[in-house]
Amino acid sequence: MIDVIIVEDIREIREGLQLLIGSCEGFTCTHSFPSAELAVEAVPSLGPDVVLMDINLPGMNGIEAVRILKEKCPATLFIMSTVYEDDENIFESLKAGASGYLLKKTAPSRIMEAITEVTQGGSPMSSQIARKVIDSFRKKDSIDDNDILTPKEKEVLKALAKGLRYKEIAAQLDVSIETIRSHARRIYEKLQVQSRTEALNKVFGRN
Amino acid sequence: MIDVIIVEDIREIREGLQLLIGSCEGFTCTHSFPSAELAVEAVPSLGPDVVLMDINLPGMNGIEAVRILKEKCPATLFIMSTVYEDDENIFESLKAGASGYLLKKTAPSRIMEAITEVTQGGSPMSSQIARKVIDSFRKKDSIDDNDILTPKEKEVLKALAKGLRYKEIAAQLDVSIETIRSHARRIYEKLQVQSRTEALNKVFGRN
DNA sequence: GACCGCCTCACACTTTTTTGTGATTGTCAC
DNA sequence: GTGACAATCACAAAAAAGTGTGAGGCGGTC
Repeated sequence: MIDVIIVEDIREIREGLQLLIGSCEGFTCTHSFPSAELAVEAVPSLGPDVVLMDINLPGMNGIEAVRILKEKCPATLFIMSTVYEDDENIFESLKAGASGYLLKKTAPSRIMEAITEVTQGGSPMSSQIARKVIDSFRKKDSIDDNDILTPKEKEVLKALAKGLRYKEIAAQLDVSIETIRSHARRIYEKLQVQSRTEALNKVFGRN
Repeated sequence: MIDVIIVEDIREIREGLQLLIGSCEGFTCTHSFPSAELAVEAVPSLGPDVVLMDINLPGMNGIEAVRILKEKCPATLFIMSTVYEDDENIFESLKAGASGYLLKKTAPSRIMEAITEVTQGGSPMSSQIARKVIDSFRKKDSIDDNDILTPKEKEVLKALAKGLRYKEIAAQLDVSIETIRSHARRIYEKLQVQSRTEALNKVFGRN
């Protein structure tokens, strides 16, 4: 029996999901909460198998709630349920400890499938969201799709990213150290930053 | 019309796939190769939409082939097709530029689905594989799982990661700039690096 | 109590980075 | 052929980072 808890502020959706899950064989949904605060308070003592968590909640958001709850209940699996499809929310959710990421528009049958999957060691998410995740995985090339930097500047920036010193970069590219200085200066100007680390945070979107 | 190329050393599988894809409406599969070397040679001039790439090939493996081909054909999408389910092969493939990862046991209908998905901006992979990806994701951004640094050092390192200057960090933590220097020094010693960027590459495993 | 690790601070010195202000060459578009 | 811009180099100065050495206080453990 898989015990599911729902955190969702819109009553219709919350009760709809609860009804859906409760009516499926092998699943129970005895509790649901309309806010992150209430969930954070109650969930640890309930120790459910799965929590379906909305992101946009009044007060504390769902991501923060997952961060707190995953800490207290490492065994519980969290699936985000949201309308947001942006990188920021996806990555933050996953970093916070979510194992799945569903969009609100997901069909009920797929939701049940996702709950099953997550308990079997899977990570249910749409193919599109998976792409975002794996793209971030390979963000070495994110320098290349920057269109304000020239090829040479990108080359220098990659070297800067490796932590090389100006003199080392100059040797590698077989130019004067003054040239590297110039490139670095232009790069910083274009990116509107004033240090190597800031520039890297900017292009790698890491922050 | 989606043009697919197959790289697979086992003739039965290769021809089977070619037949399967060729028989589906909206897809063509005019070329296939039994080795990575042949594919690396020929694919750039063919510029297919999708390449279905085996990993275990005689000679050069499929991951290396993807690394080379993705460089030359950024628009082409690569889907790995393999029996390997280990983290190493998955991560290396994705880092090399693959957009999807299928197991050999995948049903033919799912393979066609995957090819469609990948051209629509998705990343077809099993739920289990997605989990492995997001699990590794979580380890990334956490300086916290580093057990050789003290809490204060981690705090300083996080500030260093933001690109803050020593004086700014000192102000933020309300200590002397000399203290920040000391912390930075200890951090570099422990991580065995000699610059901020190197330290960040080390903890974020970016290299 | 002695020892040790963590956090704190200080001074001095070297190296590197960042910034300011140039200048030359070559290429490409208009 | 002029203007815009990329790439190259130069000199100089200010700011910041990195390194060596030392030291005091504080909370734990043995």
